[in-house]
Amino acid sequence: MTLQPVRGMKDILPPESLRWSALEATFRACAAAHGYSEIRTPILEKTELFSRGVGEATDIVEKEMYTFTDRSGDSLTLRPEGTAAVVRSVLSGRSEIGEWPARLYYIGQMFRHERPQKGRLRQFHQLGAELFGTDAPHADAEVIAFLYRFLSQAGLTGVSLQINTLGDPECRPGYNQALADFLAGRDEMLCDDCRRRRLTNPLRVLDCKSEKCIAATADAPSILDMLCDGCRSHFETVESALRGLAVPFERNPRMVRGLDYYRRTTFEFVIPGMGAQNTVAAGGRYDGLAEMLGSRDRIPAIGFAIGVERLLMLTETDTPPVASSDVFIVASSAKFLPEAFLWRMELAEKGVRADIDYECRSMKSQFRRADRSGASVVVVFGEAEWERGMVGYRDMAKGQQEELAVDDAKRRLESLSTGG
RNA sequence: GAGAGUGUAGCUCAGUUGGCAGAGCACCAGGUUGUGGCCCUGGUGGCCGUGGGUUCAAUCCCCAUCACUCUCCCCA
Repeated sequence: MTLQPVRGMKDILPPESLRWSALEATFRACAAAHGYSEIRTPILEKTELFSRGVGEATDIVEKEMYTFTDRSGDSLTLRPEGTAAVVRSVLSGRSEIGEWPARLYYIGQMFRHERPQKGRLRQFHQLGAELFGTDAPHADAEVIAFLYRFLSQAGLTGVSLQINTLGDPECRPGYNQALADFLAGRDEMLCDDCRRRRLTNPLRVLDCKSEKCIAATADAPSILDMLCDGCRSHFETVESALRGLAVPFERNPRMVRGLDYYRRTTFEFVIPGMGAQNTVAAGGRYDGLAEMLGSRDRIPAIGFAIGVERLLMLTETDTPPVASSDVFIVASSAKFLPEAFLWRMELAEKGVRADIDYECRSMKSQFRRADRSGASVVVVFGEAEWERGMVGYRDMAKGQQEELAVDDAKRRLESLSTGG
């Protein structure tokens, strides 16, 4: 019985890992182009950061966190999301960050103890970005457009961008009450889950996928009709800025967030017909979070997170096999192994991938390996040639082989470097 | 937290109404005395997920357990 990885956690091996690093490189480039710098925060944080930041009553905090007591007796938690930690870091490293606004991005793994299924693991990865220090609606549009552009660059098609506003402390309570009152009159039309949600978190009922609930809430009051002036004009400006950038979107007044810290603008990129895990990226504004985490100043902010596993799942394509080497050095007998080894290592320094068979199998086998490795050239060390100071130099595509002096062969091989 | 399905070779999967464990691909070797792809021949490789039970006999039946996949819930 071999040791298995922990449930819900996956190894990422080549060639799959190549897709990961390519995606990350695209994200880094796109982030840099928009003026974002990388931030790396610890994977482990004090539990309190998440219970206060994410929300005591959320499912994440209530039942999904990897929490344990360390040897000093502190309660620590593997981060279940990125934003709270980035805010904490920005607050404690304020002097390093300089003037507002601050633009930061991160790449990393998150942990939630859920039942694993398609597009949902216990260790999963997010690409995220946060823009701190401005509550201007154009900041919202910037962040959304950045995300939209990145997803396009990543090759994602068929996504729909949905946006909504959740109001703020001035207008949300009134809406909450109005919705609760409305739902109280429809109780018997709701599914079992929503009867419970109606009391604990009425907004969630709007997000229910059950047909009953969708019908029951068809004429529910809309947050859009109850916004305060500040939130209304903010939302309208975000929309017009997005139109100006030609970012297609649709309003979804039923969209809700699972984390407590969101205010005003929220957005989500969803794939129609993807089942329950159809959100590939999501985000929103969280102007109150810094204060919830103990900041004396209000630090308005907006950000997003992308589910890497989901994004890679959606952009899956048949990847042609990639050549693992440029040259294969065939040694006709084991006595050439030291020399072949030297060549391999010298060529590596010059940026040429040269493979050899350390086991010195039969010529036939070595050529088979050369073929499979995708090498365009095979160099053959053979008894007869070597005595004349020559090696065989075979063009694998043409199937033609010539004899070259050792120095000439080396020169030819060095020119195979990807740079030249 | 609730439900369903699947665990047999490195991979994809057959199979036995309970009686020596199978194929294709992959791998190794040979056909070709020093040369790849195609073809042919042969070979290596399995505690039939794990533990218990029933039985003369269990990969197969029963129970438990673990893992994976999927759904609900929730979320990226």
